[in-house]
Amino acid sequence: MDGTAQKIEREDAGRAAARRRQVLTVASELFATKGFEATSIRDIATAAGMMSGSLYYHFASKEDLYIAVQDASISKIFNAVEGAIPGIADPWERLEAAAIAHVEAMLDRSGFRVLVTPLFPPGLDRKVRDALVAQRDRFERMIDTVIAELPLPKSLDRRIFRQHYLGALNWIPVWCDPDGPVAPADIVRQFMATLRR
Amino acid sequence: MDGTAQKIEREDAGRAAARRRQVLTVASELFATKGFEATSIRDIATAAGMMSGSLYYHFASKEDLYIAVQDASISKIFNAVEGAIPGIADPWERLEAAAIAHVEAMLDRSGFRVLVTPLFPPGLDRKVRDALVAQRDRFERMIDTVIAELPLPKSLDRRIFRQHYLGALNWIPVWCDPDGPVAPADIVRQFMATLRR
DNA sequence: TAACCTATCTAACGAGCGTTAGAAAATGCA
DNA sequence: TGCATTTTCTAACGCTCGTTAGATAGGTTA
Repeated sequence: MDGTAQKIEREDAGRAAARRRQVLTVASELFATKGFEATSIRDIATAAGMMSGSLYYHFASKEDLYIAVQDASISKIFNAVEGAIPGIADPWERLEAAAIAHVEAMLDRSGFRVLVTPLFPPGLDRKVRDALVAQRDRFERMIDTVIAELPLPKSLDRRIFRQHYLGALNWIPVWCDPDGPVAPADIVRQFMATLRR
Repeated sequence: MDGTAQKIEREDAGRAAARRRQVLTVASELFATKGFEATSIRDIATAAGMMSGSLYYHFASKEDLYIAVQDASISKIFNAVEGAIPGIADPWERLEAAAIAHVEAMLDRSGFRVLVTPLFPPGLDRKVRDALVAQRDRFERMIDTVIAELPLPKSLDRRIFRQHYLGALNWIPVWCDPDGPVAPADIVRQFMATLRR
């Protein structure tokens, strides 16, 4: 039994792992559009083509599933941004590349959908909540290393600048139709032009 | 009966009206911290010091109550901003005054608490949803009149600039502790300094 | 084929939800 | 005081929720 379990975990390509990813994906879509509480286990199971009881073979609880989605969301953005900045020398262009990757990851509707929800469900286990916060902090620290290189006025608080930057970006999914006339990347470029001068 | 009803409606100071405002206030607090679905009618009633059934004397349904809170939220911000800009000539200073009023209204925790939630519950009645959207549009049009006066580069799309501005502001309640060391007004002033040059 | 693990389904549980009808209490007016 | 109106409470309704135990089908290995 050990051999099989380890094999599946290592390759992450077993039937169970694929099903788990599928559930994660449809759950991300539902959580993103309807919110955590308004999405029922039965909703998710139906969208995944199974009965609600079967979900519990893959996830221990609804909260467990939500945490996995939240975790994957931050990871998706983190990886997109991390992959976008190497090889770029100019600090402002580094930040612009990071911002475009960030926004495109948020608006990407093929496959797993990122949860932007800033409000964690208010009954989350302390330890789990701390883990999510730590993951988000890790992302913000990466952004900070990019912002640190920017030639900004001394009087400007870079923590506030980071929140300004993140606020403008994270608000985009609220108003921007990813299939609309203006490409998300162009929106980001105007943001950067405004922040830059 | 007509006389009494009209009187109450006109003065808006009857016992019923006061109770209605009280329910609205505690509901705004709960909706803001826990979200719509996670807040039960019994939660709200308990916080208002009554039984859950009594709530239905003042509001026809939970959705009805939510709409009233959402409506009052936009009104509170609208009135705060509307009251902050007259008498200021310089366009940038007008926008800064609007932004400070906007943020202070969002962070104000005495009495009614503003709902910033961008996501309307996804089963809202069409007509009601349209009414809320229209009210929000009215606010955005007011902001647009201020933004229109700004001496911005021709290449800059003012609709995108408005969303940049609103995104940065609306994100503040996510990360800013209103009782923290940095005054919200100072945060806004740095935002404006960044947007300005 | 037989035994075993994997994955899913069935069917129900207790709890909490929004909501309601009608009784009861508080209030204002004659 | 007595009456009518306004406001609140009581007690339940039907429904959906997250979750679980046990039966069942499919796949793999011996």
